[in-house]
Amino acid sequence: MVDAYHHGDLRRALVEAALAVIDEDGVDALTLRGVARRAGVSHAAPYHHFADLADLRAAVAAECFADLRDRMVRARAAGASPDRQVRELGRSYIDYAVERPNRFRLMWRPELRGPGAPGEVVALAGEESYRPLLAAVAAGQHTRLFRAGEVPDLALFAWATVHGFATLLVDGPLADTAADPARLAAAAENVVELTLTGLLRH
Amino acid sequence: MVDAYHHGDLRRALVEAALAVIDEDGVDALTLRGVARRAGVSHAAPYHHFADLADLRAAVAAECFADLRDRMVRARAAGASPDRQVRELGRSYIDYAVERPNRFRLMWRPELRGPGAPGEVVALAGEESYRPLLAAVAAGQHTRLFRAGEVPDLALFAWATVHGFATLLVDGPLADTAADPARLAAAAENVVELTLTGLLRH
DNA sequence: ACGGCAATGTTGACAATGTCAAGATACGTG
DNA sequence: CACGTATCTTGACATTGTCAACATTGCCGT
Repeated sequence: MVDAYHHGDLRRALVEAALAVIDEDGVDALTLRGVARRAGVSHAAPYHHFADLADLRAAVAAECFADLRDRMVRARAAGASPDRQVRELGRSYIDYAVERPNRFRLMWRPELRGPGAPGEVVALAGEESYRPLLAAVAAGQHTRLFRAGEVPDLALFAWATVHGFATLLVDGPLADTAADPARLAAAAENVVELTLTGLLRH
Repeated sequence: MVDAYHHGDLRRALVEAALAVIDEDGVDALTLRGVARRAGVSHAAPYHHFADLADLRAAVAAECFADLRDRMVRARAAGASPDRQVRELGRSYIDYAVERPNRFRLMWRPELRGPGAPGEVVALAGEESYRPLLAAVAAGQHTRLFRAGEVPDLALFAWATVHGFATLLVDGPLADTAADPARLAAAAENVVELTLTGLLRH
């Protein structure tokens, strides 16, 4: 597994090298030649596994979305009632963004969602990450715990709030909040609770 | 003013060329040499006005934030009561993102907020865009229209929601929603109203 | 077993870019 | 009017994405 390059699964090795580069130095540091170098192959070898740089990025993003989806599924499972599920989902989403800011950034790069085929894979992976939230909101509405209205509308509101907060933590002016675990927890709590206020029936 | 290059204000011409490139082809299409070409100067001329590509990006972003701030100020002025102000602010923010998606993307690029000096300019410009929302929330709380709590917490919640929604419209899976004015208006309305639910006293 | 094909890697080349160093030019200030 | 400084140009270099041509190698059917 250590030297799976020359013959083993180069594609896998390249994706993993890419993840390492992204985690260490950010999305913009990701380079086809650099990844090839890390994997110990020639600079053009990646072209046998990825159409171009954008394609590699998309593959990595799909990987990340799969990870996020797993977390979302587990988060929902960890919540007894729909409102707790939403809380868990929100917290987990924020945790992911703060833990892996560079991956989170990559996942929302606009290039990923252009017309190209790889973009569609990413879009699908993204949808799957969204499903648990949709389910939790639907359940909450079924119990008459959440307000009436279209499920997608309510879920979108919740997603937008948490996503926006995560974005501000990662890319925006809340970077120092994100760096302080105590403040981060407090701010996240605040946002999640206010979000629930929007969902709950009063 | 048409050919203010060779002598006039090259810096200005470069920023404007950069805005044009970004609007037309996206942030990643922005290139120092390309901008120089557009402005009709040699490829190294920009270095007398910007330290490097990141610096040019930061200058453009600062310009965009100034524009956003103006819109936010006007939006707040257009709202009679605090809740209407929040509505106007939210709508305007979303409008800006949808109208000028590429500028909006640039403004939240993480590179802008690194340690460098230009980043600080951007951060300051961003804060000014935030001020009207803070003021509206404070006013709403003063009138006892909005719920009790820390003003920054409430404002952050509102910002996060609207910002997240805008991000999903621009970079995420809501791109087709953004393309249809009717659906966009409905979705924006939904998000803004739910946000207000989180702010209002019940 | 074996000959050949398709997948996988490698080398070499090209254009574009960011960036720097040296030289040219022009503008304002003494 | 001379001079220094800000501004611009030219030339060069390393890095990168990408393609084409060539090498290798494992697998397939015969």
